[in-house]
Amino acid sequence: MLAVERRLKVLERVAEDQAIEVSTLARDFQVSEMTIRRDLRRLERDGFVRRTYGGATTHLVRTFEVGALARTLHHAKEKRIIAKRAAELTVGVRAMFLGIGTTVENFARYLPVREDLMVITPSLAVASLLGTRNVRVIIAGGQVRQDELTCVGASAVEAVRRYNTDTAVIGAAGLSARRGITELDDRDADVIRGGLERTERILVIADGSKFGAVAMSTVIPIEQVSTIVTDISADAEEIERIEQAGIEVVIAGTDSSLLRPAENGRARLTDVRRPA
Amino acid sequence: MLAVERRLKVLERVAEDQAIEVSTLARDFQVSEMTIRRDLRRLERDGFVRRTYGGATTHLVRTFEVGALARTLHHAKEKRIIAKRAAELTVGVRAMFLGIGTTVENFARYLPVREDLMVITPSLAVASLLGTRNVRVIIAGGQVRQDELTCVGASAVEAVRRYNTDTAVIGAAGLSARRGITELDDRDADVIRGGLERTERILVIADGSKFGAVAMSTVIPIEQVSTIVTDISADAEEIERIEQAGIEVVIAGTDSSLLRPAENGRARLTDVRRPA
DNA sequence: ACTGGTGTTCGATTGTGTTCAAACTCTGCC
DNA sequence: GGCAGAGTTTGAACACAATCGAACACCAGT
Repeated sequence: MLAVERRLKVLERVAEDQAIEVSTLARDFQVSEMTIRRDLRRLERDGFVRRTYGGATTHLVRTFEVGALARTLHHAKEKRIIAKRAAELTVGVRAMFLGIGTTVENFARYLPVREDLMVITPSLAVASLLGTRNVRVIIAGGQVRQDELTCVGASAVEAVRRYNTDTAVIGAAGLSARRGITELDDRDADVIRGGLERTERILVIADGSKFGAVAMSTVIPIEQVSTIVTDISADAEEIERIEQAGIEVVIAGTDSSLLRPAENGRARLTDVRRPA
Repeated sequence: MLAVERRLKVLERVAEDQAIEVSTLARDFQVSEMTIRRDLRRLERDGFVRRTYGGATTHLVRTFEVGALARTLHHAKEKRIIAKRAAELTVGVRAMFLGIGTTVENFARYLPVREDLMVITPSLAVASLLGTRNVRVIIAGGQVRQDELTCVGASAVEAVRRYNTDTAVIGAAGLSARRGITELDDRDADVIRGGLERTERILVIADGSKFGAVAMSTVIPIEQVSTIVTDISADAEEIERIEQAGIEVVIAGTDSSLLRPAENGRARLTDVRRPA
């Protein structure tokens, strides 16, 4: 069995049983306990399970199909690098608007939890991820778009426009100097645009493949963007053009000296935290 | 059993019995009394229980939700039966309000998908479940409550009150003839009450353990309920009292034709004791 | 040669059971 | 009421067991 495959099945087991022992998993999968520990460590790092002494538990998978998670694990490394770099750029931010898409979901996953942080988002996935942690989350509300599970429609736009935020962190289907930030669905674009209305700083996170791409619905022109975080694979010429427009472009993973070692807030055995 | 798991179950026991002895717990969990003491000490430190000489007490009112761990798996079968039976009672409904909790989530899971169905809910889990299928979902919006991932607060209440629905399907932490439908969190109760404001029919789904239980926040008095769907384990006397208030009680898993016409059909049910 | 995954060893950490003196509750007695 | 004594419960201390993580060695595929 492939390692990736096993990890997914381990996650399935944890989700199924809610709580499971390392020893049981090791026996069932015919591998050493050390391997299971390593699997669980990864799954915890990616926010899927919570490790405990002797095993692991989970809480969030109830809302998500495990199949959908497989998608997130793909290219996890690159996504994590971008997410962590972006997280560094948002230290101290008190109120944040978070957009939609897997890139933003990853950002949410690696966002260091702070009690004084408030997040407004139209994404059910982002809300679920942060809601289970210690972050104050506000979800837009309104119609739920089928495939992406995002809030759209007039009431969603109204909702996100009500809040003043320090920073907005959004993804993008397309990102070009000429066409700006673009999305695939115009209803999503409307909501995101609404969320950007009352923010001080717009941070775009996107892997290199999005550079130069143009999707149908324009969210904002490139000039309104404050900073873009991407990876090394981004097209250099497009970066050049964007930087000439006065936008800061950060390539994650290049300046590793700035990357702080992950503060592994291992779940305390206290297990149950009282709702704040 | 995981240490974490045991601690949660200990808490469950304390909450259930209101007061319990260390010796009893030690016997039931097959560990030494010292271990139980250590567990209780932690739970006390986190504010869940209060230790007494020889045992522990709690002020929490029958918190079924404290240890959702093993329970979800344990009652999975009953919940599915209830969910399916309730789904039968909602054929043809066009607009539906769905409440919160694992029971309602199960209902959503087994709800036959119809294109002409529209659902409004404050639960992120329910919205996620139905949103990925072919149902038109509207989510309430507003603050996201941490542990249960439900929308609460003024804007959530406002949102759910805007919609007119044919049927509302809700769960309950407690369900009694005297105290009506009760929930553990008053903010949840507010939102659910709002969702029931403009509905034609209120359908309550709850497994037998909820009968006779009273949680802190009242959602609605029992008289406003149209129909209750439960399973065979529900306390017969409580069912009797509820039916006398004119509420229809449907026992899922039994042939309903046996129950309706004759009194003796229910008389037989009286013999069924609720599991300790 | 390099990367990523795996198993093993071993010291460190965490959880558990036992012992025993101190603290506590209860009861009978004044 | 107050008090002594029996019986119970408690917590600290220790010993032991289980689990963990770091480090190293090995292997397979590139």
